[in-house]
Amino acid sequence: MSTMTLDIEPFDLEQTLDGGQAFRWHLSGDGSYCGVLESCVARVASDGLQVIVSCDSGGELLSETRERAEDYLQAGTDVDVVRRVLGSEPGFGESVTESPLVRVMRQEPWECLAAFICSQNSNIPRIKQMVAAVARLGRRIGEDEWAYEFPEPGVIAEVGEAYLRSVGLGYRAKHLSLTAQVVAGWGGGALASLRTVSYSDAKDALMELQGVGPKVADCVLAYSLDKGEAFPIDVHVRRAAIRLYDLDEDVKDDMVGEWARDRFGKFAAWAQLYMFRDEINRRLTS
DNA sequence: TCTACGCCTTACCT
DNA sequence: AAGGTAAGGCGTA
Repeated sequence: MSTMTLDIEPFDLEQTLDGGQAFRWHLSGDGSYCGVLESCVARVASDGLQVIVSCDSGGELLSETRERAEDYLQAGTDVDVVRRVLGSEPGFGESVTESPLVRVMRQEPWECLAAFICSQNSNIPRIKQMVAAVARLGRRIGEDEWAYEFPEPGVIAEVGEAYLRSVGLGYRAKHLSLTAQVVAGWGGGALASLRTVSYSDAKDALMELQGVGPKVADCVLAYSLDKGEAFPIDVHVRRAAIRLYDLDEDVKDDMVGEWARDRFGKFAAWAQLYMFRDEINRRLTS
């Protein structure tokens, strides 16, 4: 077990790790979050001054483990720029400047894609359950019941739709099964290579896949493929955008996306996270 | 092409 | 306890 402090500003662990961009982090009693980083069982904690990551990576070099954690948490993001760009936005600007940041992370693309295929027409508890069931197809790397490497697409393709249905994916079983087949055929690294093409081309490529529409594609682009201009639009974000910026009630989602890219540029994904969270909180408190 | 609408599963809530 | 809701996408008309 290696423990390290990251040179990264303390952030909102709950909202970032467990707020709906990733689905495999578990809150433990001391306020830290446990989960899996590739083939490493990890714990992320914060004391308000620094971020502490503990990793059980089986004798791997500390420097590599650190690099992986910093990559996942996007330690290189200049959060001062985020504050400058989004800090004065109506409605959510204050939560950008006055509370711990919710960070856009950088997940492994296949796990991210599979998770968001599961996410459609569902809610976070259910998504977590589905993703956990899929994850159990991977290699076990620890004692905890969630400690599995996320399975390669070929593994998921092999178990087939019926199995995925039997563990609760419902009609999403077909989508994940077919998409796993296609992605397995692409070969390793093909998904990640979408990081090097334009937002628009990468989105088109993703939307060829079964179960991947504009929303799911944007989630994968934003949370795993470095596309800061992705702006995943669901009912909540749509409602928030219309209310905060006085957009037309029946504006098309495509238009909202273009509007967001125009206004927020490479920080659209960050803006979406804040708008989503604030809209959820607003509904809960009213 | 473009839009509208019914349908698909099920955990979790009231 | 029954019924509505939930971070959508697909197929058809």
